[in-house]
Order: sequence, then structure tokens, then C-alpha cells
Amino acid sequence: MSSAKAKCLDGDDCQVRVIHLDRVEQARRETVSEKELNWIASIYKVLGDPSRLKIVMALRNVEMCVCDLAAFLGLTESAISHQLRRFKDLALVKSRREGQVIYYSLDDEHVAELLSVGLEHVSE
Amino acid sequence: MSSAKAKCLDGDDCQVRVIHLDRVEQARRETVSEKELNWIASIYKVLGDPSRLKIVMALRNVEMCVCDLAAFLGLTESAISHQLRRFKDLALVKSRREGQVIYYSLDDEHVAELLSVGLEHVSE
DNA sequence: GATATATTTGAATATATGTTCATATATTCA
DNA sequence: TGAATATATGAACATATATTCAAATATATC
Repeated sequence: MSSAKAKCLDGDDCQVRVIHLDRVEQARRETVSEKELNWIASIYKVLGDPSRLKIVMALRNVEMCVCDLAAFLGLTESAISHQLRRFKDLALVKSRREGQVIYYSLDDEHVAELLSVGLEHVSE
Repeated sequence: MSSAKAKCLDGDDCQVRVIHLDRVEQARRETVSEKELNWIASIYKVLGDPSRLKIVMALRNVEMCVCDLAAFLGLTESAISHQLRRFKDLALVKSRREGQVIYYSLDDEHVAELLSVGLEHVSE
């Protein structure tokens, strides 16, 4: 066991206080790459907004166009379009054009897969 | 099927354009309460930040104190403390005092439960 | 081609957020 | 009690973000 006295860790200016060096090193060993970490966080982040979560939940069952979603959420069509772009960037949502109307729906496989990846890293 | 012509929905000033009224109404019927929605979003949101995600992933396996986490993340102890408070507010993290040191760990049951609730509402 | 509809894009803005610094609180030990 | 350590708190700040407005693009219809 480590003592409860703080030790000095070799940081930039040797100012870093550490009580359990072994645990910090273990965490260092077990952490995922910065890149992957940011990626997982971005998945959670995009779902961490009430408007976007509402969009996802609406698209769970039905295909919808921008103006339907705008009516449902009580937001501007522009606002919806901006948010949908974020989803598309993460490939959480796919679109299909039919004339002037563009239908949006969940990219179910991706959603399921991405969330399971996140879970895998968070809860054991 | 609905026509592809926009209809006028009875909004505040009757300016709301809707193409598939039936789908909007279905979404209205199937949506969860605003309160629950905000709550689920807040769970995702708190995980949607690289620093916080790193904290959660570190606490998965080991109990850690503030200064250990600060050393691990390369952040101020104050910053860690602020973030830990957010986790505690959502009951995602629990703490245990031992002398001057406060040990933080994941409230595993809660994490698992909360995420499963979120999943339940998002993917099918 | 001209008009109307559906969506996108970019600028602007108000608000939220993550971090740091300085200070306060709590605990231990001399 | 007083000094030292560990953590918490609040103000300040810089950055990120969600939304709106105005204008642009794309498709269909006349």
C-alpha cells in the first residue's frame, strides 16, 4: 500500500502532487488513446442535449423531414438542420432524398454499435 | 400516406409548416416527459467531455483521490474537484473519507442503471 | 425560364461550460 | 493551539455551443 504522504512526480516543473503513484500508473496503463477517448466523448456529447436527444428519440420509429422535426421540437427548421448535420458527421443518422423532401432516420446499427463501445469503456 | 404538400399547424401564430402531421403526432404521443428527457440528456452530457470521461474510466477499476486524478489528467486539483461535484450531483460517483484524503469511486450500480435507461430510450 | 417549396449555410449572438486562481474549509499532527 | 495537508468553493475568463436570421442552394411545377 502507498503511504498517505504526497510524493513529488516528475512533471514539467516537479510540482505535481501524488498520493498513490501506483494507482496513477495503473490508470495510465489502462487508459485508451487520446483520440479514441475524444471520439467516445463526442458520441455521448451529441446525445447530451435535450433537443438532440428528442430528435434521436423521434427518429427511432419514424422517418421524418426537417420541417416535421421543427414542428415537433418547436424550433426553427434551420436549427434542426444544424443539429442533423452533427448527427450525420458522426454517422448516427442517415438521409434519403425524395423530390424536395429529405427524410432522416437513425442509422440503427451505428447507434447501437457506438453506444455499446461507449458502455464497454465506461461500465466495466 | 400524407401528401408531400406542407400543411399549416395550429401553432402560436399558425406559421408552423408540417408535411407529415401523422408522424409528428405519433412522435408527440411516444415522447417522454420533458423532465425525464432533460434528465437522460444530463447523464449523457456529463460523459460527453474528454476530461470527465477520463475520470470515469480511471475510477472504473481503482479508488482515487483528487490529487491522484489531477496528476493523471494533468489538470488542477480544483478542476478535478469541480468535475467530481458534477458526478456526485448525478450520483454517478461516491466518496469515502479517510483522514484528510477523500477517495472517489464509481457508483457502479447507478452508472449501469442510468446508462441502460438511456439506451432503452435511444436504441429501440 | 420563373416561381414555389425544402433544406442548407454562414454570420451573429446570447448563453453555457471548463479551467484557473485565490481563498475557505476540514482534518491531522506537532 | 498552530502548522501542514487535502479538498472545496466562488469569481473570472476564455472558449464552445445552441439558436436565430438572412441569404444561398436544390428540386419540382407552372
